[in-house]
Amino acid sequence: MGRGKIEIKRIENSTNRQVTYSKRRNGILKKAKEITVLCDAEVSLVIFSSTGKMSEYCSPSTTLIKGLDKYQKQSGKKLWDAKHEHLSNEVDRIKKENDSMQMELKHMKGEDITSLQPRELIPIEDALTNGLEGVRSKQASVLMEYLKMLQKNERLLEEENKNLSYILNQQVGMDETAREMENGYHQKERDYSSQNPFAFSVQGNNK
Amino acid sequence: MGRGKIEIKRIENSTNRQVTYSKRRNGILKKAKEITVLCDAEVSLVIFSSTGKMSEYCSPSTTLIKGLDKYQKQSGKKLWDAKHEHLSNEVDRIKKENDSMQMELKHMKGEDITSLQPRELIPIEDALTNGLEGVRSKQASVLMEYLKMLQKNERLLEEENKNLSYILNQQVGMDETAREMENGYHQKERDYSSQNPFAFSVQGNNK
DNA sequence: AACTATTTATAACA
DNA sequence: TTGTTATAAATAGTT
Repeated sequence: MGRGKIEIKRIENSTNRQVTYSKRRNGILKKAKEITVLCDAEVSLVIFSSTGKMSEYCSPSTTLIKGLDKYQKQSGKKLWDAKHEHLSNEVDRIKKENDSMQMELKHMKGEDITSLQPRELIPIEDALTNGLEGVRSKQASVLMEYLKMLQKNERLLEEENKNLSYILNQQVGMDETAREMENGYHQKERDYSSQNPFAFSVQGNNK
Repeated sequence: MGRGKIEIKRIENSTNRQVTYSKRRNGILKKAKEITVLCDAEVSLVIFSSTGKMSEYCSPSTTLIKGLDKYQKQSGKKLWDAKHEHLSNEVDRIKKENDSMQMELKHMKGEDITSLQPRELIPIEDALTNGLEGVRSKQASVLMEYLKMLQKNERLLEEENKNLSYILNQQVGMDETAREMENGYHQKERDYSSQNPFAFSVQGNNK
């Protein structure tokens, strides 16, 4: 394509070769970009001129690294050394672990169980029963603590009440006593609701 | 270059895109080979189609590895290190995901819940209840199927029984009949236990 | 997979 | 280099 047809063989004239290189390199880079956009392709391209100058192109959707990684997997050729292979294996291993845990979680939540055999349901049911028992016993113990706190609070209140009564008895008229009741006592009133560990239940169980 | 000019943007028609990809890929590969020969250049090229099919070209004087090594030196971008870092990050990311799932699983199994706040127990309890319900409804449906099978089996047995009785009645003596009962009938006996989907329960629930 | 009418790329030239 | 132009190549739409 040009003023004349050329044979595809090394251009001996150095200047000419350099010019042709420059033009054709631009052409290839342009084509690479075009196929990327037109056809949704991924391209990783590195070109070196005979003088050692480098040009590169990599489709925006990916990186040279990802592209080469993919290349590696498909071609089976190893681009990276043992160290990377180790890491790569690690990633694969953990990913598998991840998948199986995800599956287990799904099963625990009752998802994807249609494909399971009856015998596979038993351990899941056991685990769920155990889990539920654990959670409920924890909730029970929280409840117990709350009850103890209430009882303790009650004892403290009774004692304070007694003290107050004693003080009041040492005061003079009944008018004074009444006023004291309306002010001082209320200041020391305990706020049960702020310490109630089951406050959430109002909003938590409404499904 | 064709019957009509096209805009450089994604070709929406899938067939068309595939055809264009194929043509242009060949074009680029050809150009890559040409610049290699004409200009003494080195080219490393990897292309992936949108369907994931890979094509590659690498100038004969070198290998992809050597080319990339050279690229690494010239660009200053560290491919190996970058790759290493990339993988390392991947490992970290997945490990985190793993840990959180592990924790969720533990909580579902009633482990490590002492540190949880009461309000955090609620969604876990809900999930467990849901899961249990799902598993048990699945088990119930398996049971129903088993019952149906038993009933069907029963009907078949009754029918066969009837047929056998009929045949026996056409035979001569009672001695013959008795012998027939001992042999022929037993051969056709159904094996319930082998089809029992709850056979596992003998070993499954023994904790 | 072929076939062309066109568009593109580019070899030679300036 | 960069630009121009005549021509070779590539390829979009079609069969």
